Amino acid sequence: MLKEERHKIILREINLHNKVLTTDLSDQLVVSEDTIRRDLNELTELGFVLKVHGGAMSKTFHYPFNGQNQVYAMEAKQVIAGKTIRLFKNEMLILIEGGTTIMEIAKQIPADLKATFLTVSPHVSLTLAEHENIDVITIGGRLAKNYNIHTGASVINELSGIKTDLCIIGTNGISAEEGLTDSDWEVVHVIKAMMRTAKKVAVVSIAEKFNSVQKIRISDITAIDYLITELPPESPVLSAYSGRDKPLLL
Amino acid sequence: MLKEERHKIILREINLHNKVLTTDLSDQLVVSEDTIRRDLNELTELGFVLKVHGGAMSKTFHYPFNGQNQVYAMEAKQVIAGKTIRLFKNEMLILIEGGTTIMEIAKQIPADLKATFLTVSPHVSLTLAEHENIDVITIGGRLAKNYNIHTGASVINELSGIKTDLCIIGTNGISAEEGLTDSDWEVVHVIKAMMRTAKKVAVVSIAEKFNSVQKIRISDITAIDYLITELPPESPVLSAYSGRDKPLLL
DNA sequence: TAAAAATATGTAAAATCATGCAAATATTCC
DNA sequence: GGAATATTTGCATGATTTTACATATTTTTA
Repeated sequence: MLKEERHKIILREINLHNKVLTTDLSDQLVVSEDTIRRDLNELTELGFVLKVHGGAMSKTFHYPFNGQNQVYAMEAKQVIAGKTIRLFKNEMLILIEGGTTIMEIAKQIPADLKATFLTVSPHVSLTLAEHENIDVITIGGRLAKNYNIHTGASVINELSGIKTDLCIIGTNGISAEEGLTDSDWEVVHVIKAMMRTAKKVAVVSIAEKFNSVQKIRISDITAIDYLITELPPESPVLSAYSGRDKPLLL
Repeated sequence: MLKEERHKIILREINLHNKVLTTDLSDQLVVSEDTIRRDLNELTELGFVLKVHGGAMSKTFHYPFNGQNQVYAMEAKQVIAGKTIRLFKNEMLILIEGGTTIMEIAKQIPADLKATFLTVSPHVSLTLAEHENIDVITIGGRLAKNYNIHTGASVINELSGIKTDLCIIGTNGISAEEGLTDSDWEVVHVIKAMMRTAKKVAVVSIAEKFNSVQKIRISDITAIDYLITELPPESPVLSAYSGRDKPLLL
C-alpha cells in the first residue's frame, strides 16, 4: 500500500468521523502503528489534521487560540487607582460612579478585599463582578447614553434610602473656586445624591482636568474628603486645593 | 476516547448550558472524575472555560468586553434574533433577560424602532445603549456572578410594579413535558417574575437545547406565547411544542 | 461546627510516542 | 535490465502521556 493512498484514506476517515485512532488505522490498513504515526505527523505538518495523543482529529472543529485580552495601561489612572484602593477596608459599603478612572479602580481592587460595592454604572458592575469576594449591587434606572450610567428619579429614590461608608466620584470639571462641576443635568443630580449617602467622599481626577469648569455645579471643594490624583500631594498644582476644610490629598 | 474529543464535548456542553458539573460529565463520558477535573483544568489554562468548585462555567459572561469571545452557534442565534425583532413594534415596553441569544437580539434591533427596553442584565443594557432610539431601563439589584444578571428580592420587587407588552427570555432547558427549566434558584425566580409582568411571553432557544431538562422548573410550555428557534415552524422537531394552548412557533 | 462533597497530590500501570537502525521497497539513472 | 540511491517500513528501546486509584486537604452544606 502506497503512502499517499493511506493518507487519502486517513483524511476521508477524519472527515467522516472527525477523529481517528492510531490503533484502528493500524488494524484497518495493516501497517504498524509507527507507520500510522508517521502518516499523521506528515498530515499534521501539512496542516490537514491535528495530531493528538492516541490519534488525530479534524482541524475544522478545533479551538482557535484566540489571544488574551491585552490591557491598555493608562498610567495616570492606574496611579490614581493604586492610591484609591488604599481607602478600602473590609466590610465597607462603597458607592462608586462610572468613568474610565473608576473602571481602573474597579480592576485594581485587591482580591482579598471583602466589601460591598454599589454602582450606577453597568460597565463598572460587570468589572466588579470579576472579583470573587466583592458583592456587587447595581442601582438600576434609565440608562443615560453617552455616560452609560443610570440616572433618573428611580436612582435618586434608591440612593436616598442608603447609607454608605465611602463614595468614589470621577469628575468632569474641578476647580478651587467653582468646586465640582459637570455638564449633564441628570448626571449632576445622581452625583449629588451619591454624595449625600456617604460618610466620606473621594474624588478621583487626573491633573489634566484641574481648573476646568463645566456648566452645572455639583458641590464645593470643601464637601470632598479625599482628592486623589496621579501627582504627589505636595505638588504645586494642588496647593490651591489643600488647606483648612479642604480635602485630604492623596 | 481521545482527550481532545472529550474537550470538545465539554466545551459544547458548556456553551449550551453555561455550566457543567464534574459528576455529570464523569457519568456521561464514562471516565473518572479525576480525568474530568484534569480536562477542566486544561481548558481553564487555555482560557476557554472558568473552573469553579463542582465543575466549570462559560467565560462568555465574564469577559463581556472582549469581543473575541466566540459565541456558540452564532448563526442559529442570528436567525433567531432576526425572527424575534419582528415582534417589536414602536412604543412597546419590552422586558428582556440576559444570555448570548438575547445579546444577539439586542444587537439586531432595527435603528428606527422607538421602544423602551427593560432588562436585568448590565451586559444587555450596554448593548441596547448603542441604539439611538431605544430607551433603556436597567432593573438593578444584586449582581449574580456567573450569570451577570441582577437577582434578589429587589428585582422581584421592582418587577412586580411593572406591566410590559412583551417579555423575551432565553432558556437553559426546554422540553414538551417539563416545560421551561433552569438550574439556578435565583435566576428561576427572576424569570418567573418577568413572565408575570408581560402580556405576551416569547422564549428564544436554539434547537440543540430542546428536550433538555434542568433541575428547577420555571413554567409549562402553555405559558409561552411565542417559541422562537432557528428552525422553520413546520420542522418535525417542533411538533411536540405546537398545538392547542401551545405557543405560536416562529 | 461537623458531615459531606469536591479537590489536589502522589503513585503505578497501561497506552502511546519518539528515536535510531536495519531491512524492505521504490525510484532514478545509466 | 540492473546498480546506485532514496524512501519507506517494522522493530527495539526508553521516554512520555494518560488514566484510575488511594490519600490528604479544602470547600461547601446543613
